[in-house]
Amino acid sequence: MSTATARALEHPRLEEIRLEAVLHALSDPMRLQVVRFLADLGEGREAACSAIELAVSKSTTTHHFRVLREAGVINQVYRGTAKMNALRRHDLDTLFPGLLGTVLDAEAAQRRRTG
Amino acid sequence: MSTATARALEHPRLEEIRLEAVLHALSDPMRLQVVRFLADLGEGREAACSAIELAVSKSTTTHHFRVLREAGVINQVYRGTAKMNALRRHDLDTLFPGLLGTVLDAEAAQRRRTG
DNA sequence: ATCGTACTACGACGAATGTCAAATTACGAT
DNA sequence: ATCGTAATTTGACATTCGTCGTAGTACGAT
Repeated sequence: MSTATARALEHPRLEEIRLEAVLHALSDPMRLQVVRFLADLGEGREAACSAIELAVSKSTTTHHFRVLREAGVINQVYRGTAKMNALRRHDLDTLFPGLLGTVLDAEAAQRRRTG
Repeated sequence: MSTATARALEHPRLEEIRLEAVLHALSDPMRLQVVRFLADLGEGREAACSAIELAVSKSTTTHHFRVLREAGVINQVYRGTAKMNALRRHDLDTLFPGLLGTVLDAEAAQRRRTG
């Protein structure tokens, strides 16, 4: 092949991110768990898909990561054989100030309350 | 019939409200429009279903109101022949501080941006 | 008792969703 | 070239979702 550009991954541009899609992406427990994990990693840090243990099959995990990416919640990039994931925190905060933070706080509150 | 108690309407109690359900309820454009409308009404104020013009049929409208109620986002009560709706703002703020506010702000921001 | 308004209930239907298993691709290391 | 690890793709499946129209119930007013 030509110059080894890693396989392309479609991401919505900043202006293309829709609130409804973000909320929908965050409304699934598995995906919320992924977002929580990435948030706890700290600003700008990334993790491989395999670093996050979800109680579903590999293909389902792949599916959830794609939903998050296509909604604009995470950024995915191939790094060797792994696929690294990071929250698009800055983009989301630009578009919807405070939203991600309050959702994460809400998730934490709920976890505290109901185990 | 006996003492005229208006038909009962099932609402989740405070502790039963789930973040995922709330986010899912808010992730639909029609329902977001309803929430926006109720929020603009002002603290504690209520509106009949018919006061909110949605670009869908009556039965679909009923459906969306039910989703919002069952998620714990709105409170519904029969008043005569009308069914009045109000945001459960206080309950939601107790459970998930700031969430409803940031979602509404996000919705406003998006509307400003994309018409 | 009748009428009109407001909302519901009951299917129905196609589209989307969450899930899985099996086969496949991409890449680094040997 | 071969192997192992990481992740994808495809196709299947049951479920849920958003939508509609039609028929029905509840209630206030006449």
